[in-house]
Amino acid sequence: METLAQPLTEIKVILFSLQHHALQVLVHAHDSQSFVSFPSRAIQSDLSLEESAQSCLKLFLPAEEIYLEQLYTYSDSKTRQRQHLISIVYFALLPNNKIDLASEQVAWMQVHEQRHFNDAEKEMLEYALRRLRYKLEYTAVGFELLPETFSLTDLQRTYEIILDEALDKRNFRRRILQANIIEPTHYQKKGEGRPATLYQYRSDAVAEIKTRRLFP
Amino acid sequence: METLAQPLTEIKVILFSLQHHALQVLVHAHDSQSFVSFPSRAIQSDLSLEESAQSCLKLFLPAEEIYLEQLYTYSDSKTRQRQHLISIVYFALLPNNKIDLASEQVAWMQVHEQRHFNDAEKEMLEYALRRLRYKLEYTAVGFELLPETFSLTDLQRTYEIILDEALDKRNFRRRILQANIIEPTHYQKKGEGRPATLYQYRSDAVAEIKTRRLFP
DNA sequence: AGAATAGTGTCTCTCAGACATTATTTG
DNA sequence: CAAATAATGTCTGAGAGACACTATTCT
Repeated sequence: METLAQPLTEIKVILFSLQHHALQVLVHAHDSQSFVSFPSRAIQSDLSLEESAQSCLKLFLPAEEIYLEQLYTYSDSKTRQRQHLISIVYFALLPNNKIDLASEQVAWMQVHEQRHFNDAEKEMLEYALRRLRYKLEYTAVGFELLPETFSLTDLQRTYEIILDEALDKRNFRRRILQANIIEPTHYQKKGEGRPATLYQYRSDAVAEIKTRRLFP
Repeated sequence: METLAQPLTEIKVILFSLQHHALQVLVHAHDSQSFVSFPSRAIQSDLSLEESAQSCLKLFLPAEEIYLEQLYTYSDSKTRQRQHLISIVYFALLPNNKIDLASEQVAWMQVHEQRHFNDAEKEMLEYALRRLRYKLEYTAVGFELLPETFSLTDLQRTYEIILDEALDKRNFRRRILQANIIEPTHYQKKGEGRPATLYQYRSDAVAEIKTRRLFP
């Protein structure tokens, strides 16, 4: 392949979901190869970057609109062997109840199974995880991994899985309710034990949490 | 101009400095045109993105190594008239004492004078300013705008200019010293009034500040 | 001596974090 | 009624934020 003056530019998406009490990531399997990668697609000139990222996922998922956020732009400049490749990477979250896949080319994989990624993708995944944890701690992004209504216990489990630590039930509830970002619905989740009130994200909520600044 | 399949990809740098008690940004003046833009440069395949950004600044500044951080990647896809352009934007900070320019093509401009930018660049600048304020509040990035040694008053002025609010002297000092990111030197700043102890950034400092998490 | 700037300590009030019991439902 | 899960309140300690005076140097 000839080296062109301009680099090749692709969009890549790292899509997370929660399943089986673990954080999962969507991977693209390559025929007859042992490694996997994140879904990616050449840039489309008639779409915005975010639209390109959405369309990249639509190839594999029935879901309509997916929560997306630009993560970082990587370049593989140093590898002189190949065409210079620039990857604009997005980070995405999929609700629990929309995890069915529309293609055999992709699959869910636990984030801890990193052996199948190459080093560049491992780095991207690490960074995406850091961003996810960070966003989760300081904003209300956790809802994006749950269905429209959810119990406070569901929400707490989500945070516990991603942050990988146990949280105190009373403190968790106090703070998430004080933050005023969710509101109770009139629905209840039934099952074993006492039914739980289902909550929903307040559409008018200001999701950013006031944190402690270094300077007043 | 023909529309190519692949977009054109450039690096753009928004460089800030402090001068005359105001935040300044480096702009590139275009001959016989009334608008200005941020320095930019086509991607170089043999350099990493950050190296490209550094080289983009070296055209105009004698300074060696400049503090840089990737800001965001923008695309102008919707404008069908022109070649599709992708801009990988970096955000940079220059110490006070290195603001001399090596080229007539560029100049410092107060960040509030936004009338000379086009809408896309205005948006980038807004975002860069938000990032700068954010970083300043939660990390120790403020030092990057000052010489290697500085007085606590210098530092406080820096924060006040960028955050655009007055800070309490005692609280500021207490917290910056507790954060353990700077240390006193044996030098003093002389001038009118009592001489000030000069401080320097601790090279081994962990610059990230522990903030108040939404969840424990 | 006066002008200019550097440097310092305390109190209050809010909120993070630790912690155990009662309430409601199902089988 | 036993098992399962939901829901709830209090106390303590740390730190944010408000606030005013003394110290050192220069002219």
